[in-house]
Amino acid sequence: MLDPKYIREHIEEVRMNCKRRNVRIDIDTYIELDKKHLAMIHIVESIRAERNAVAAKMQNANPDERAVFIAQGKELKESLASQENELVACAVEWKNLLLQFPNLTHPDVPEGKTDDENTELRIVGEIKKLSQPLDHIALCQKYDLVDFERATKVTGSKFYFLKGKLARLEQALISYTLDLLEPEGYLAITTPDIAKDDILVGAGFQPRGPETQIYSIENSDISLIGTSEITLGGYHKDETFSCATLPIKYAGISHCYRTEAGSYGRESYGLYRVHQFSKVEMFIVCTPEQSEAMHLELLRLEERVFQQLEIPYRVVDICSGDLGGPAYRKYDLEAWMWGRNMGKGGWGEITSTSNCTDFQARRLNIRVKGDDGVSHFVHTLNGTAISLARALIAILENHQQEDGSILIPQVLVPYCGFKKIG
RNA sequence: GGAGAGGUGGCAGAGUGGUCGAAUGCGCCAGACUCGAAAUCUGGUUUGCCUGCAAGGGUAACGUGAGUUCGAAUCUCACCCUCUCCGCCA
Repeated sequence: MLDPKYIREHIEEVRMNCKRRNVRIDIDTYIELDKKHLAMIHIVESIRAERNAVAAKMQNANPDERAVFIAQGKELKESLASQENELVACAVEWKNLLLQFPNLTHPDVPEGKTDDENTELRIVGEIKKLSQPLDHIALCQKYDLVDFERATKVTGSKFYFLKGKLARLEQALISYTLDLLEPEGYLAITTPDIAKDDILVGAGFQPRGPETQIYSIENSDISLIGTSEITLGGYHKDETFSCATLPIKYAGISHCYRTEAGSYGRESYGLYRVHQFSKVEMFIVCTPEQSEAMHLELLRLEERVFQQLEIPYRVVDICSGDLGGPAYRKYDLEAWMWGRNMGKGGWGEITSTSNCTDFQARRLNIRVKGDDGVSHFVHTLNGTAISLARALIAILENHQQEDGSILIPQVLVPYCGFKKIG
C-alpha cells in the first residue's frame, strides 16, 4: 500500500509509476474518492465534536437544560448516523482502490512490460557438455524417484510423491540451507501453512477472486500460503520495533501452495510448476536505511547456495512491468535446466528476492521507532533460500553424468548420506 | 467438544454510565543531589487520522464487531483469544 498522503502530493509521479509497472488503475477516480473521503471525515468529525460538547454540558445541567440537551443530542445522533454510513461506504471504495496501487519503483529498475525485457546481469558457472542430456522427468522415471501418476488418484494433477533418494535429497537440501544461513544471522523458523485472509492481503496477495493463485478454505477466512513470507510478515503484524533490534532475519520453513490458475504447456511440465512444494524462505524486517544493503545480502546468499550446489545460473534484474505489486526491486536467479526449451535446455526461475520497502509494513502496520522517537514503517524483504521441486530439477539435470548416473553435490553428501544416484 | 474465569497503557493493576486517554505502582526518559553510581526527589512518558507555518485544536482507540443511551472502558448480544477443570486425541 502506498501512503495516501504521498499519492496526493505526487499524483503525476504515481501515475507514471503505474504506467511503467503495467498496472491499470483509474487514478482520476481515486483522486475524486480521496477528496470525497477527506470531506466526509471532516463532516463526521465536526458532528461528533458537537455531540461530545452537548454531552459534556449535560453534567452540570439543571433539569430544564437537560431536556434541551437531550433533544439536541438526539438530533445530532440521527444526522451523525447517516453521515457515518456514507463515510463507511466511501472509505471501503477508497481503500479498495488504494490497495491496487503497486509499490514505487527503484530508479535503476530496467524499463519493460514483460519478462522478455528483464535484464541479464551475469551468468555464473559452466553448463556441462552432455551428448544426450535427459530432463528430470526421464531421470526420475529411470530411477523411480517421483510418482506423478498415482498422485493423480489422491490429489489430481500437479502433485507428486517424492520417493527414496529424492525424498532424502529434499530433506538434505533443507538442512544444508539452514546450516548455511544460521551463521549469517537467520533464525530457522517453521511457520503454519495457512493464514487468515487479512494477513495474505497485508503481504500484498489477493486471496479470493477469479485471478487468485491462492487456495482458500471454504466457509472460513483462511487460505493456504503460497510462501512463508506471508506468515512471517503476519507474525509481526501491529508490532513496533526499536531500531536497535533490527534487522531481524528469518529462515522460514513451510510448504507452499499455488493453484497455478491459467498456467499450462511446456512451462508446467514435471516438477517445474506444481501445486505444492517445500521452501526455505529468507525474510527480513529492517529499517528503511538498511533495506538496500539487505537486498544485496539476500542476493549474495541465494547465489552462494547455487554456487555451492555447483549449478550454473544467471542473475536477472526484473523489469518494471514484471515486478508485481509489492516489490520495489526484484532479482531472480535462473538455473540451467535441460528440460526447458523443448529439450534444448534453457534458464528456469529458481529463486526470487524482493525489496518490498514499506509496502507490506504499511498494510501490516509494522513500525520502527527511531532514535529520534519518531515511528516509521519498517522495510520488509524476502528471498528464496531454497525452493524444493525446482532445486531438485536443477540438481538432477545438471549433475547427471555421461554414464546416466547422478552425482550428488559435495556439500550435500554429509546431509543425505549417499554420493550418487544410479 | 463441555463447564468456569478473564481480556484495560511497555508491564502489573484500579476503574461498574458523564468529572476517564484512563488512578496507583513498576519500568523508561530528562533534571536535581553525588567525584561517580545506587538510593532519594522533581518533571515527563500511547498511537492513528483530520486540521494548522507553528503553538495548538478536533476525532478515534480499554480483545473484535454490532446494539442500548443525550452520553459507554463501564450495560446488552455475537464472535475471537487466554487461563483452569473435564472429555477426546496425533
